[in-house]
Amino acid sequence: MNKLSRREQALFLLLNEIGIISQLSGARLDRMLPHGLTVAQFGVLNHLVRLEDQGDWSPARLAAAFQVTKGTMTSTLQRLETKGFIAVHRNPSDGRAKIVTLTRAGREAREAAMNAASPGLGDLEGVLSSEEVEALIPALQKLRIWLDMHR
Amino acid sequence: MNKLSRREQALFLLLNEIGIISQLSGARLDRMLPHGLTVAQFGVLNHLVRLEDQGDWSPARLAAAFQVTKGTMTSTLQRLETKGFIAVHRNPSDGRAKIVTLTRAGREAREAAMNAASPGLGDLEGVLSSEEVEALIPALQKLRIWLDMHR
DNA sequence: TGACTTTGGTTTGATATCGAACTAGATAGT
DNA sequence: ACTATCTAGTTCGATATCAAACCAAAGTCA
Repeated sequence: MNKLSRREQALFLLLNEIGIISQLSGARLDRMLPHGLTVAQFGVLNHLVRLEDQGDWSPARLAAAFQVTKGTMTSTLQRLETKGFIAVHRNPSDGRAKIVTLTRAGREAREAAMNAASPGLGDLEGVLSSEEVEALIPALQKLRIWLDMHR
Repeated sequence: MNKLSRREQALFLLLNEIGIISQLSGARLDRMLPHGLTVAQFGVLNHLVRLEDQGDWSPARLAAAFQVTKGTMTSTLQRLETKGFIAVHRNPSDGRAKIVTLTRAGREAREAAMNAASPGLGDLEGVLSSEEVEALIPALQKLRIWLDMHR
């Protein structure tokens, strides 16, 4: 019993490694980030800076981009708003929706966070070559997209 | 400003994909597992079944194996004990330590969970070949081991 | 033997996350 | 125009997770 095929075993192992890496790298980043920012909060700040010009960002659109539930995004946005890093306004053309914008303090916090986070993975060099890193990405993207579509 | 090297960008992207995959696959598995088991709880049950013969498993040893803090493992073990899936005894030869063992119900729950979880990734076939899956693992292991050693 | 350090475990407070239930505004179909 | 459905957002209860503070037992060393 428990006859897992070789493929299933490999898949389990893969997801297990991924889970541990996610956990370790998240905790690591959390420790490095300033202003008590968490990975989730930093992610949103960073996203807004990079994709500001791609139209309005509503909580729902952000939730879809990060692939978390709306409830999770509500919580993260509330914390960012409390910290003064984002502002949330009503959308005049849709009574249900809101629009999330960065504040000046939010931009500065993101900037500081980038600088704090960058050195963290520096000496990974020698363990994992840039080629290896880039080779991993396409397959993981396929996996991520599949998981996203089948949920 | 924010001059991230190509390598750093790739690393960020990689960890981002990994985070999302971990989240999606965890939520997916949570939904499939019986007895209200979570991924963390199932992981412990599964670990104990597979590695029962590798000596006694204490909370601390389990925490190290899963690379979570002792506090996290305390919490997971308490939930498993409440469900009657494990038993926790004192270690007669070390007054600080405890010994975790599976109960009959725990074995059965793990068995049921394996059966419930197996079909979940079936139709991923065609998107990600077995070769691709196996090719990913060594690099991720290197990354995981590095993260583990540098925390 | 006695003091210091290490190790095993628990507790606490904060955050993230999920799914489910809920409200309110927008759309579609008849 | 009306109803049914869909979408945006919030709230709730549960779990996982971390770091930090803490206690107790074991080990070290002088």
